[in-house]
Amino acid sequence: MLDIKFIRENPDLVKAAIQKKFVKMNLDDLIALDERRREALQLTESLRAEQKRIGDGMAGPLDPEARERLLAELRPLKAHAEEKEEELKKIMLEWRDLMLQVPNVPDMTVPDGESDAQNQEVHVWGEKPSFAFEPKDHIEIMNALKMVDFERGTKVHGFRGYFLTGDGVRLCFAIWNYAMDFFGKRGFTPVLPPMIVRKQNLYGTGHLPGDVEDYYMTQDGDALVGTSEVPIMGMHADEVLSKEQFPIKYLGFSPCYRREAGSYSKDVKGLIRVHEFYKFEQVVLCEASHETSVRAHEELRRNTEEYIESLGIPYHTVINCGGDLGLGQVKKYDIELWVPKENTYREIASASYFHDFQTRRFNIRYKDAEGRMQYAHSLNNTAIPTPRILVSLIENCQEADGRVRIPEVLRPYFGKEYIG
RNA sequence: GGAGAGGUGGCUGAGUGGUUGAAGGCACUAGUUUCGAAAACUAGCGUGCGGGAAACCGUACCGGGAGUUCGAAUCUCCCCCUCUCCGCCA
Repeated sequence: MLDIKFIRENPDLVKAAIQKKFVKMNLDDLIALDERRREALQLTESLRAEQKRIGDGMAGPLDPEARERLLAELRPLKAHAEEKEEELKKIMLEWRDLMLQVPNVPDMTVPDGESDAQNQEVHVWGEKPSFAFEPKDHIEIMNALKMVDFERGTKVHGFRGYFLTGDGVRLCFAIWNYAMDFFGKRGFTPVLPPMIVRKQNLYGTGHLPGDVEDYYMTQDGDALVGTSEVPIMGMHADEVLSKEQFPIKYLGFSPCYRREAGSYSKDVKGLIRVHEFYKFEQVVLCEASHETSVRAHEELRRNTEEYIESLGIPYHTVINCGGDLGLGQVKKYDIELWVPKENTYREIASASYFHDFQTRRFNIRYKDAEGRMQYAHSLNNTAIPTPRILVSLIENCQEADGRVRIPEVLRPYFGKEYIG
């Protein structure tokens, strides 16, 4: 949600944002409606003030004649006021609806483009492995090492179902435990949040309205959430935080549920796209300053990059173009890991910041140095998703004999040097 | 699943249908006092919208919506949420 004052004072900026993000909405409609809203508001207010002024004269004991005189004066006024209030109500409904559709303004550094194809590489790390043999994909390797069971996964869950088994599970636990230590050292408080949430939380993060079909819903109308960002942001809804607490840094860990509606032909095999996975997520609340947000954003990005670097997996980072940004996002980096068999990079993390777009919806505030209420700023970045991370890890670390070499930092957590 | 109690400002907590934007307390800010601080005392201290250069003025807001009334934090209805007790259950 943007501030209507900001929209009014910077219509060209917001229009450019709508265009850059390929959002379908006409800002002029909102601006015209807002003008009508303010006119109607002022009119109803002055009518009510007049009504109140006359009504005040009836407070004490009154003879019937004087009472009738005042009522006669009030009647037409009241009718007029009611009519105008009705009008205002209608305008307000439409106004709120439009306000929810206005996207946040992307940063200057965000490149133009309609889809992820136009994202731009900003950082490359690591040496892509060159194999002296024909490399296999993660499905073949993991099947052979009994780390995964897709057939039975499909039998039990259906399309995109999987079981992780044996060393597949042990490897996940090693990655998780290492992540706890790695991010714990960087000042994050671990959080296990509820993943069944009220829908209001999805409005808060900006996932709704818009992505309804991506969510599993319960029979009570609650949602199974696709990222712990949602409940963790909801944690502080309607709270007034003290600025001394900032920055608040949470490391969420949770299962993630995604219907992946409309992606039926994509990534139909393997662990890249599944309905159910686990994810460590970095979530940050900080003071309402652009500079602070930018600094924190770069920090969140580096945290994940450095985690990947410590595993020795080649990756690159892209800056997402306007069309690939979410409604509330100001700027976003995707961190993509090298997948040898596919000869391409695949996304494993997404770092974005929002300014006060989310906190305005969640009503997360603090008092600044001048004692004024401010909406905090919010950011998040994936720390590490499993099992998707296994795709790159397994394929990059495969050996000619079919074994998988465990990255050194994981060995204390995994207990072995090789799988197989 | 059954029964009950509640939702008021940054927090806590009063509130007979008519100067109630809302007592009191805490917190916060300024002043007095002090070498300084604490304490004490005095004063100030909500948010949105509109107008104004500003002081300030108008108006709305007591979970949300609808209603009764000249007038609603206060009465009625619906919804949402929280808590307590009973039941069931890992």
